[in-house]
Amino acid sequence: MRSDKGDLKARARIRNAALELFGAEGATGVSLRAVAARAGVSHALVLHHFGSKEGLRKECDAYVISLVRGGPGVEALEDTAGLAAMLEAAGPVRRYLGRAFMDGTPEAAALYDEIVEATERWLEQGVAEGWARPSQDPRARAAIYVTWLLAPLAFGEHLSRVLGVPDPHDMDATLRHSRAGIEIFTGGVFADDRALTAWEAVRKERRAR
Amino acid sequence: MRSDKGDLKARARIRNAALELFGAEGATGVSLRAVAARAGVSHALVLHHFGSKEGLRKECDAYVISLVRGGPGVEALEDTAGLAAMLEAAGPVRRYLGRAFMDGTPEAAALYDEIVEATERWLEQGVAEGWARPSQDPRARAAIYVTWLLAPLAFGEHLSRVLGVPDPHDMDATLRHSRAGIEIFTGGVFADDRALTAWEAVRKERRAR
DNA sequence: CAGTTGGCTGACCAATTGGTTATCATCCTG
DNA sequence: CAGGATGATAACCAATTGGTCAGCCAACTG
Repeated sequence: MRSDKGDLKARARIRNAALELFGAEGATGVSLRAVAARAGVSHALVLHHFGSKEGLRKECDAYVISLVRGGPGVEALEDTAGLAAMLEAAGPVRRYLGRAFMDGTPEAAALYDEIVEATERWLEQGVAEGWARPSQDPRARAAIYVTWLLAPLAFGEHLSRVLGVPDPHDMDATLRHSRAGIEIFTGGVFADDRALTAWEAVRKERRAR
Repeated sequence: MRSDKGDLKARARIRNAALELFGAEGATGVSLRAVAARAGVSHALVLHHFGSKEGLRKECDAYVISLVRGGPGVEALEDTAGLAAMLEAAGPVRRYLGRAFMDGTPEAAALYDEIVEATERWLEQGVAEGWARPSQDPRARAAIYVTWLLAPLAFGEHLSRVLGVPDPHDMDATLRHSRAGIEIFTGGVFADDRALTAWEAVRKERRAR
């Protein structure tokens, strides 16, 4: 019933409009009428196609997630290639993905878990092969690693402003803060163990209670 | 007797309720009536005190920011509960702060800039004193550092879920991922320069175009 | 050609929203 | 006790929201 190209056009237009608006303002802050207006259709048509606002949101989720998961002929997430591709993908999609993670939809949560899982295996392999350092808590490290890669999605606006780049999703800004991130991932920030020992002290004091 | 917060002035009760709800769902997704209900007052009183929803939001911003800046908050002194109230408020305040950064209010932006600025100077000093590694792009590094520290505010829900801790703002979860973060900040993740050289390759290829 | 189907719409609906106003209940203070 | 301030509310309002419905219209299909 929906394999026709004729209806896919309208559906796609609405979905793209929703993607942009939801990503920019958050789903709760955008009315169906706003989406419809941007897609150049009546708001009733949005309901006609997606049943409800929630239905539209889910379809956006599914679409974006499929983009992240499925590159051209790529199998499931074996490494962070999908994520890396995602970070280079189009602005609206990125923005939407960031929102989805922040708003904590079940689908986004599942994707997050998947990415962390893959990253943990990837880093484990790296440790075995010698190009990654061992960790005292590999799972937590993988989780933090992923979270940090995602961070610019949430705070990209501030990041670009601080770096003096007008567009939060400008490629040059992305490249620049990527470099800084990789620098930290490669050599760290601190030259000694003072932060680590400070953490130990906090934990010890907390345990004492 | 009415409730545990019965002693607090209505104004503070409303502000605290708004803090919790706005932080949890985002300001646009929470109605004034919901705030009023949580504070145990009529929704008209919210308007009476704060003029408008935007006024309430700004007051929340100002309050949270004053807490972050560490200065003696005006209302903080009125809350006789002292430290206990402070710790209890810590969770909601953190959540709210994360939302404020994500939603990009002007006040939050200014605070962000301030923090990055201070961090950059701090790291610069660290480099001079030898406990921080030099960076090729100190400003970008400071921005990324701050952004990464803030990341758990945005993705704390996923982080705690992946670590198997029920409450996203549980102290133990915070402690655990903090440790992983400090580990990275201290020693990095990668044992060689392959990520760095890969980045260089990407930049070069991009420049060629 | 008649008829069915499905994309598409305007008009409508009940519920909810942020905001206003008139009013009431205190509580000081003169 | 009079009489403002101040705190708080119920009733109301216009606008907007997500969702429904009957029906238009173009394209297939018999």
